[in-house]
Amino acid sequence: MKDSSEEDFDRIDLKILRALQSEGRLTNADLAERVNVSPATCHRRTQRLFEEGHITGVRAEVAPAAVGLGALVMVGVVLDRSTPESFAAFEGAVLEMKEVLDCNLVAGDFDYLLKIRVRDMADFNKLHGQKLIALPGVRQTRTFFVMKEVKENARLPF
Amino acid sequence: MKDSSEEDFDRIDLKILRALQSEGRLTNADLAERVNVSPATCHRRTQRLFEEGHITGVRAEVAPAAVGLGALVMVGVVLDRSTPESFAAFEGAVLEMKEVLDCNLVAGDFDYLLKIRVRDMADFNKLHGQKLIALPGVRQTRTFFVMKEVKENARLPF
DNA sequence: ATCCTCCTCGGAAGAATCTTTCATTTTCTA
DNA sequence: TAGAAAATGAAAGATTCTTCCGAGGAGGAT
Repeated sequence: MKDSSEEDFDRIDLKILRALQSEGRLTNADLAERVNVSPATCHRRTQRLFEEGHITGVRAEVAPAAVGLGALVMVGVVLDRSTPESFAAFEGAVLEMKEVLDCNLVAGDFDYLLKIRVRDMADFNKLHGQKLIALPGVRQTRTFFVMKEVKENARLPF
Repeated sequence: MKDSSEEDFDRIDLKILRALQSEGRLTNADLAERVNVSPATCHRRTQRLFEEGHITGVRAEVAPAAVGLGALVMVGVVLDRSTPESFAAFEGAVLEMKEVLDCNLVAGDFDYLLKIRVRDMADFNKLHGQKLIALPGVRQTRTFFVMKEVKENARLPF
């Protein structure tokens, strides 16, 4: 099996991953010092983690309220039919909706669970009436307004 | 009102926010070029966005499967009582659970919606039996295994 | 054990970038 | 409109990036 990444990470790789997960803008020099390795080695290791896809990207987290996206809403969706075509059509349409931050196909009372960010409740109401229930194959939706964000996008526990 | 940030962003700030949201490790020089501004100005603007809390952090996204966290599960939680003390106790305990990536207090059929990452179903089963239902005040949980991650942590639409 | 190959390491150094200073220009206020 | 406050770009020393190189070490075959 030459999956190119069937191997595990050693202690150095793990330290780099953990450090960059917390502080993605760390300088290579600082990172090297933290990981106790020369800057050259650190640079090579980090570059490889990116190239092999173990780090899929580095992103700045923008305060939602600062850009007029203060409202968070979770929505459960049930589709009309459970055919592959139906799922594909829904997923394709959801991918185009920039307000939808997460979309997961789940097992349980819903087919999909969505995480949506909008300006406020009025904005969500408009989105719901004009776009959500108009998505392909949607039979029913269940809305959960978020009243308090206790924990948001925590770091991966490894 | 001296909220220190009651003002909106101008076009330059927005460009910086958008660029860093997509590529958090952009060099200041590259960022400046993209935003059509001198490196000095770009540096100052970016620094200010961090200092004023509009960028809350920069984080590398680690592929979950690469670190043994291939399973994603959403869990709805209903508490025994709806008292402030009950909520506080639950939230405090959830904050200590590193497997819980998201935790939101919601309006609807549940009190809380959790997003949890573990190695596999067996791992989740153990977590559920040993820790989830043992959290303070939990009356009932409803589990949604994620079968397909259609969209995960998309960028904020602004 | 010995040799050989492959891989990873750290030092070094030119190129690139960061970060601050300063004079100038622009914006805002009275 | 005049003056104050804030933001801008050029410049430059300090820092960092990124690559090249030879040295060390693990593992395999003889």
